[in-house]
Amino acid sequence: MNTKRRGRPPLLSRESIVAAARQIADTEGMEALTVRRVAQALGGGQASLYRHISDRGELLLLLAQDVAIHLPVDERAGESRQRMVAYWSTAHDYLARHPWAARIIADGEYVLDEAAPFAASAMRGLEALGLERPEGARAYRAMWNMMLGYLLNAHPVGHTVGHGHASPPGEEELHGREVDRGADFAWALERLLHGMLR
Amino acid sequence: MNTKRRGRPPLLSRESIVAAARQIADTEGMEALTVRRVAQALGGGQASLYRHISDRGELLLLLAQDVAIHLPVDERAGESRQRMVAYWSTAHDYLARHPWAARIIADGEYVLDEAAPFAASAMRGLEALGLERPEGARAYRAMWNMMLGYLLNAHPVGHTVGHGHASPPGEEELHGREVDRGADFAWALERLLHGMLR
DNA sequence: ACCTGAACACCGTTCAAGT
DNA sequence: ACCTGAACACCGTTCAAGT
Repeated sequence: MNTKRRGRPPLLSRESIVAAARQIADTEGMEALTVRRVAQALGGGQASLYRHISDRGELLLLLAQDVAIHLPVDERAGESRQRMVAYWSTAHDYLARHPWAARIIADGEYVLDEAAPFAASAMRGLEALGLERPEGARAYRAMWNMMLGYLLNAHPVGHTVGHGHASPPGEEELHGREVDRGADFAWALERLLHGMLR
Repeated sequence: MNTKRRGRPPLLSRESIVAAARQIADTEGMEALTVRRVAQALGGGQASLYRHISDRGELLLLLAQDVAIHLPVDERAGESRQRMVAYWSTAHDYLARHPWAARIIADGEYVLDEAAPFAASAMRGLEALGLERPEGARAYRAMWNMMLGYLLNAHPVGHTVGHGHASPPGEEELHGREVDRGADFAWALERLLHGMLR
């Protein structure tokens, strides 16, 4: 029933749309990700997209799902704290390579079932590391939110401390322009994990 | 030289624009925060705003600065870990009351000098708690990013664990729809702080 | 000198008309 | 039956014309 006879594959499909959108977001940035731009990339009319998606919001959801599916899975993340940190670092680095992903996830109101394998691995790992039952989900959320924060602050965010104060204490750069984001995240995550497992 | 004689105060000013924008964002949400809407709220023409701000981006920056200025300051945040957690919780709760704030901060590429007093207090507190020199900024960043993550996940984000797996381990809700966000953040922050001070 | 209506170049989305 | 050009209702921004 899925096979329409004689139907040449249509120019547009959900898959081709997502692929094109992903490509545009990666190379031209999220602000270039317009319905018209996607249609143009596929050689179709701007109105044609609406045969396959209901609106732009759904396009963003599909993109988020596509990213979530590709999150890593490590069944042995619970073997050591170090391995748990590495697990999340992999996820962080993957998402950092697609800066639009965290933005969509944070802005959207999605429940990403596609991230379930990643989450399940993390949860089982945390359990193996000694995080008993009810705390597990809380710990997972803490790690997830912290990762999200680091990803969204990939913009230079942060603030510099003013130098108008008595002691010259806050002269350091509080924003992470120069530091290696990934290492910074791993450092913080290791501390968080340690604090949760105490 | 600042006083133009006979100049009745102009209808629009940077202050009135920011105030109106803040009001709109709070009551109608960020998507309603258009240049036209702000002008309308102030009873001016849509083009008139551009006499006071250079573009919409600057309006968002002014909004972010306005929020940053109102971040709490507690010179005694370093008296105890508990007080440090309370300090950040206050900041979190304040920002949570203006959901657009975290969004602007995350999206923008600002360096918010207005947050310097907040940051300086936190840094001095961390130092008092025993976080020696170079680690301080890193720790501050970790806390800030974690806070940002929790704020941006105020949307129902998160993901539910699928129930298709062997043991029924991940049945908990991994998204924080029901839980008290503030308490959740405080819990995580306390762990993070503990891990950093070990 | 200051303000702003109208216009411009974009959006997302719809729908009637094309094939 | 499927596709889509043209139109519609919005944006942010500019600029010439108004006072």
